[in-house]
Amino acid sequence: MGSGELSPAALPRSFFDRPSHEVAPDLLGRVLVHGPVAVRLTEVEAYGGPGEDPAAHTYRGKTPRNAVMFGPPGHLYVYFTYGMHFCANLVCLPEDFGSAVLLRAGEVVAGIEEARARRSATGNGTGEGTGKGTGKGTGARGRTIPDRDLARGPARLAVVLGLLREHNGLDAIVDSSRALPGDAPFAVGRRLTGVPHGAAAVLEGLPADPASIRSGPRTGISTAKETPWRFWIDGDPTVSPYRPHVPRRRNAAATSVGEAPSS
DNA sequence: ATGCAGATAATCT
DNA sequence: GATTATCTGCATG
Repeated sequence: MGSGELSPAALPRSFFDRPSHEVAPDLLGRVLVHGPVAVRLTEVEAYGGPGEDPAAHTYRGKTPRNAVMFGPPGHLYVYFTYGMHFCANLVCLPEDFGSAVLLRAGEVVAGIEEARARRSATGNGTGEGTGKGTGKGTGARGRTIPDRDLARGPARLAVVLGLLREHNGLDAIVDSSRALPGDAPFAVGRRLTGVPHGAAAVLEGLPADPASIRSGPRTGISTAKETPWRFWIDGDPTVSPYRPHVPRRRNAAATSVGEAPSS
């Protein structure tokens, strides 16, 4: 479709040295490259700093897990959650202020075969939910994953880009002029962009038309539900479906304090 | 199309 | 011990 050309220029660190809720909408349409796969961001969520955003991992201060968010801007904050998923963020504001933008969904614009292979593979990150009636773990799932679903959701996006625990803290700011001839170039749109092997970079891409940007409450959180810091490109098929947070009690009888049996 | 339940482990109380 | 910035398959309309 879009035969338009994606700009291969890398975004400077200063782009991220702003409040996350300002960076977030500007990130729509940009392209995150890591290895052979590139994703054009279509949905993101901003998370604020200590004391100001109850839904943020940094709300209660610095811990080993969220330490990267207190580092310099432009780095990846990758965390593990629900015992099986990784989610990726881009750190905002200067050192010592913990905030970031969660990358919720995007369109795979390069390395689609590798992306599909990663999503189809079992045994890593996102695979089979309930091992119930699913076929053997031989790898392929029954049906082919539609293109638009490859990176539709934060955990899926992380799988597609190959972002794991070891990439937490990886600098996503790359000096394009530094790319060496030996560094594998990536085809993004119709142009080539050099990103050193093993590095990640955020490219200019085609910034979303401001008129097409929508915003609303963030997904899957139990606090600060009103803060409209989820941003997406209206009408884009790769935007994930909104899912409100649902508290789950593992066992009604297990809690020490019994719930009132009212309806 | 929408909704529910289960999976699974790091992190924090 | 509870919660979690989620995803998937199966059930139902």
